[in-house]
Amino acid sequence: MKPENPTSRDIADIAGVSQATVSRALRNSPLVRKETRDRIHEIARELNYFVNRNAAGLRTQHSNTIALLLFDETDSEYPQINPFFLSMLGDITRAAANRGYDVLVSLQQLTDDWHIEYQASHRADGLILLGYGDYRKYREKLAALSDANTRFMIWGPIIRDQPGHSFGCDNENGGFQATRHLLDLGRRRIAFIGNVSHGSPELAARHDGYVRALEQAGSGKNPDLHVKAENSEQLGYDAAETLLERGVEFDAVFAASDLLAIGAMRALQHAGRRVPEDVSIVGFDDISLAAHVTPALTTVQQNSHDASEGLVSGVVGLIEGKTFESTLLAPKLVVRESCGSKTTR
Amino acid sequence: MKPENPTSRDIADIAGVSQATVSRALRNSPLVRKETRDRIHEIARELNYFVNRNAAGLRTQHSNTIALLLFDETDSEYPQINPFFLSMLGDITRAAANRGYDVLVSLQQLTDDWHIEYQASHRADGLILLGYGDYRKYREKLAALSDANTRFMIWGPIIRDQPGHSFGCDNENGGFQATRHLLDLGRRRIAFIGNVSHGSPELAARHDGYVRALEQAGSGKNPDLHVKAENSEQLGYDAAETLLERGVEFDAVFAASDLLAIGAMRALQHAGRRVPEDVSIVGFDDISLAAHVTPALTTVQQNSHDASEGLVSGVVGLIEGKTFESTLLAPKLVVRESCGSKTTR
DNA sequence: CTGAAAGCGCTTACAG
DNA sequence: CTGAAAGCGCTTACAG
Repeated sequence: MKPENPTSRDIADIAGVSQATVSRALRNSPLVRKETRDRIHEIARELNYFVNRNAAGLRTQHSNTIALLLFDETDSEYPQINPFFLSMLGDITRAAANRGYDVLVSLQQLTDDWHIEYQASHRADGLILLGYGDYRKYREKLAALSDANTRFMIWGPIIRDQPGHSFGCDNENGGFQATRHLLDLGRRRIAFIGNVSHGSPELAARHDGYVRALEQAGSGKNPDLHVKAENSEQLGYDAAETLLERGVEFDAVFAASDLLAIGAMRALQHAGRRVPEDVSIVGFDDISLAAHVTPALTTVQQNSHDASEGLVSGVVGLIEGKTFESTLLAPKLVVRESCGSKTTR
Repeated sequence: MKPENPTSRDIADIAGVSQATVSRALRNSPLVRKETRDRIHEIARELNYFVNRNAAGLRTQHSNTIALLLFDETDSEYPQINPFFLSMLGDITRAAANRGYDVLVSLQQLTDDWHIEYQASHRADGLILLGYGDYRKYREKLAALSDANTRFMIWGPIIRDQPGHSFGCDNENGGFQATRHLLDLGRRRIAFIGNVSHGSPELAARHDGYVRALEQAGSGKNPDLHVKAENSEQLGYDAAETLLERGVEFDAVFAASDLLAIGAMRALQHAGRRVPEDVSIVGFDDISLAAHVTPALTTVQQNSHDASEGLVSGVVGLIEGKTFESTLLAPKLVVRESCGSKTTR
């Protein structure tokens, strides 16, 4: 009686209509009489029938799926994914679900061949790229994606000549806000930890904001107060040690990411510097850890919900043939304890 | 010349063979002569051809995809996913990729209709359920999954009569190790924070281990030292306050999860109790936060890599028609600073 | 409003 | 080793 894996034909037989009518009814086509439609839905429910996505996808050439490519630079055997991206996963999945899309997750090594075949193989209608770093190294691969007519959104800064569409937050403004905050608290010798190479445009933009705030305050940038570092807690720790070893005076640190900031904070504390009394620290990202370190980290928040909405509506738009108009998300300074107040010292 | 969306027929035409031969060659069938195979692979690469997964899936009735259902009890608009599950996502994705499976992520509200249609719609060959809580409430839904012949693995304890297959860690042993550690440090009045209802069997098992360790040490459980709490940092905070309000003496806390432990630690610190000098604290899970709170939290680690391997090999086995023999993962005590040492006080 | 028919792009039993 | 053919389960233009 009840077929194990019912098809639309089974329903048609039971309902006494053609298979085509079943297909129309299940898609709520107004072409089908309401009573017929209702009866067919009823039977489908009883049989526990669900449209075979492979068949529908084959016919329509749509998978209603977005592939989320999470890039991961680490070489370790069991690498940790950047916590900010992980927190975006939930929001992206929800944003996609709201638009009728499933999310396929794929971890990619930057060095590997990317799975650009997600779209070519009709597993996904579009891609979202999270956490790919230095754009210069990957320009070619992005160009290949673009050439293959792949619909994709990159989470990151808008870069002239970069293939594809980017969506990101106003890093320059975030860097400005962070530095401005330190200046407002009376800090004058503000160190910067983070890379500013051409290939890390997000961090470079944060640095630009830092410089603008300094200049606005009438002081220029002091190169001795800049330590370069890739993004990890350990490297933040190392960077702060470098700073201490230089023997240069500083009363604040703006780290280009929370991981760097947290690492730097630990190094300073181990060296006997009090945070925030001796040194104020600001990070960037507002990862969940930020609120939990001691002292709680003041940082610049990128709203992962808005970011996810932007990325998903971006790809879905591209899939539907719309053009994407890039905008910048406004970052928000979250004041906690790591900077102290004017009267702290 | 180069077709936009090449099919196996395009390749066949170029290679001068039948479409069937192309299909065989691309699947590396030994039936095809090596030279023919190589030539076909070459042409496929040139055309940027990838097998249409919808077509292949329709034909073979396999999607080579696993759906990961992440349950989320919170009611808030933008709920945070349990960090332990988030950290498993990466491992699960890798484990699946190693076996040729993609991972489809779906967030589920426990109260909603679950997307049991993932398999019925041939979007996934099997499911992994993470973070579904009280099994009594969801027994019916699990039974429906089972009745629909869905292949699925639940991350959680093995429960008599529960439909489906479970894989989890030895929570009783973990609870024992945690309590034993506190006893070894000379703590005698050890509080327990967490639910022990029949519906939270994991936490109940941790509690069982706690009781066993106490009994082995010759003391029984003191009900005044038990505070019930669902799993969240705030509720851990509240639970510790409850404990303080009771005015009962205690020198240690075993919290059934890290979130509870971290919340409790904050409450105790705010109340002026020193951790670990006045009160030792152990948690459970080893979420990434645990190492970063002050003092760093001693906790029981569930190896997310092994957990993910077990879950993925479990579903893949079920998909391939194997039976699943459940085992328990051995938890591991990770000693940090929150318990102090024998000489701490 | 409904049905008969074509066809999406594969895989694989069958025949040679 | 290779090909011709069937068929997986849908969607949709066409005809009525």
